[in-house]
Amino acid sequence: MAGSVGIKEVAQQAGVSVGTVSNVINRPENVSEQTRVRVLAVIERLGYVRSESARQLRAGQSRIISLLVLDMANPFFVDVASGAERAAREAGLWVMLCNSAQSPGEEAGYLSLFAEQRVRGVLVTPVDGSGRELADFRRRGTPVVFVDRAQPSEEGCSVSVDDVMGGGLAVRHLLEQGHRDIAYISGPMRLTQCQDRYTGALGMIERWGLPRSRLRHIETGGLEDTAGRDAEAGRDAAARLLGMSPRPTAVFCANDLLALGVLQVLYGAGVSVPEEIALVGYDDIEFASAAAVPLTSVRQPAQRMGRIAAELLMEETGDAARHHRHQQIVLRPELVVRGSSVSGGPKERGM
Amino acid sequence: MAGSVGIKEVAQQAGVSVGTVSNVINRPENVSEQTRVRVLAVIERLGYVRSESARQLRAGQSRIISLLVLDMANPFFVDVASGAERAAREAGLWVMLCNSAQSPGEEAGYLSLFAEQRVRGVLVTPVDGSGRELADFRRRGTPVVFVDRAQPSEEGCSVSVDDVMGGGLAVRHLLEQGHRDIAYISGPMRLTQCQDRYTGALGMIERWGLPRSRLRHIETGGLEDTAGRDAEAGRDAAARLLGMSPRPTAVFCANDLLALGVLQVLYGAGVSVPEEIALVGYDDIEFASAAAVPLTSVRQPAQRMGRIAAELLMEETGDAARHHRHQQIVLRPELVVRGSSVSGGPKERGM
DNA sequence: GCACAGCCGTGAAAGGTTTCAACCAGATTT
DNA sequence: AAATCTGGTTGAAACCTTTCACGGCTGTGC
Repeated sequence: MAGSVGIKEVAQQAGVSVGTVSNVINRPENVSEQTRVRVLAVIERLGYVRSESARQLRAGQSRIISLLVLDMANPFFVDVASGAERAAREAGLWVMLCNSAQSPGEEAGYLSLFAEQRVRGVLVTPVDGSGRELADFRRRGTPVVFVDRAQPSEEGCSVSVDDVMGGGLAVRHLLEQGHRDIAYISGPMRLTQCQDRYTGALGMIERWGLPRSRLRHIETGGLEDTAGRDAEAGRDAAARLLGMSPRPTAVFCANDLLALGVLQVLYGAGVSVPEEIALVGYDDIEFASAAAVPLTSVRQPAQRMGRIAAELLMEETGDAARHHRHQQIVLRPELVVRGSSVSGGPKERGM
Repeated sequence: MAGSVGIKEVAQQAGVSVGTVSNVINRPENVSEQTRVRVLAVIERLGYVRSESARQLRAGQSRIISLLVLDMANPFFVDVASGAERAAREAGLWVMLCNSAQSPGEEAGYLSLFAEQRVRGVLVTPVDGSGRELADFRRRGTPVVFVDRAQPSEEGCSVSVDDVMGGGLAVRHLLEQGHRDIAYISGPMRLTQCQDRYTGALGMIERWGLPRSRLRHIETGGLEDTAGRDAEAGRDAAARLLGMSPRPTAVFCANDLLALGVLQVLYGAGVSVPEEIALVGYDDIEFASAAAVPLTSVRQPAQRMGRIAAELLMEETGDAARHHRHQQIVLRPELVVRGSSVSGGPKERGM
């Protein structure tokens, strides 16, 4: 293709063998100064760039780890990605970032791309089961680490944040503020995150000796293209919320994007927050604190999660892989209280 | 590595030649039903996955196009990416998304990774000159399309939004509201975007017959790690803004993240927006309309830009490449007026 | 003067896929 | 009966790099 120059041509022009050129590139210390300089000059002159595919073919694996997230439009995942990327770069690996947009189809497509690429390892926030493909990776010896999702023991590593606890934190806070009629707004319940946060919320309701009916659930459109449009889904949900009677006095959203959407609609409808409706989000993305009413939110250590995930993955691929033991790391979320849930609440700014 | 099965083993087990297996995969219509079924069964049983690297080595180029953006933490670029990705996927190509984080070093690193990968083409929002590496790509026959950055004619395609016009729109609006002392807050001026928006802003000031001094410039930290922390940079800038005397009555920010940061500080300091200070942002990211005071912003057609860029790139690589003519497409930005710049302003909600 | 070590460099093999000319058997045409 | 065609399959070449056992040479120690 387009007269691309290979190692062979470099060797020829420099008057050495291909092996030597390879040594110049990969083990310069094994080549005499003189030869090295000459070869490097030819490389420069010809604009030679080594072919990663040939290299990889020989090596059997690539220097890329892939990261497949649920929703790139959500700053939370961007943070996760940046954490993972930093860790990978420190180890000389590259990160290929992809977005499944919560679609099992996209997810499957990307996973098979990764398989064909023979990536070094896979970091993934699985959409749902998708166990099939992932098991195939493991069978082939490619480690898979779950991010933001606990992994059933034995199978592999995972880093997640305790979503049940997070749901509990949010609802406990609302209960403490005196609310007894709470709505939970989330994406589709097939997502473990949505499920677990609900479980935690419900658990807290029961711990307070209240009937389950005190927590009402609004699930946003089950459509495939929900992802990335979370704020819009939040607006829809808010419309449904306003139509409820009696109207809940507090809302807990499964992520900040939803919460911001809700906030927008409430703001537009003249419903005051937190006086008439208190609002709690999840993720504590940077925008949460800049919202119309600064948003109370459950903070997740996103970057840290990404970093740890990458580190676990690299540990599993590295030389020390032999005595690697799978770990399921569960981090603790933290409630950040702001104005959206407490009247005249703290002016505290996040971050 | 890990006993990975190749086409050879499949061929052997199915009792056919490797050529036939390849045909089963790539030209199934040329293989008899019977053979095909048998081969597919073996593939399934062995868990064979074809090696992209070997494939690519043979083909000379990959099925991946790369997209290198300035700042993944900015939703604007996430939109650009999603537009590009959609277009690429429709054409059967994959997008490798990377983040230069406005660092020339990172940019160079990624570009050489792309070169080694022999990507099909490069979409890039260049940090600064970086002409060297990009010229090398072209020399090797790999098309390079600039995104969100006009390209000097002849060299290649580009899609951008008229930043000079955008800067003008923002400032004209503020002038029309009666403001005569405006601050422009931006990232480092080596970024063309920041530069051009400033030019447009200044041009408008002059068109109104006002002295240039009516536009004061605050440039945020020249530090390398500015990227991704734009909202924070906005907070810093706002602090400096509050220290100015006389204090400007209006602020135009080079992106919404900066504007949101500014807004946060103003809000915290009890400065009312837009009464005491009017605020205009740039990009019209989704969060702009959900801010404490809905943000007036210059909207850029981000997704469309991404899509067009990918389409231009594919046109340049495709079969029709022979009669391809480089194009510099310049889209028009659009001002979206919200409450942050007009007292009792429109309640309009974005999107 | 010989044995040996160390340094540089070589040449060939291996890695998995795609492509393409050639081939084969059987069917159809002349 | 010979020639032509056709659908199906084959075998080998080419893609580019890395690795590794080995060879030639120089210098050192005995």
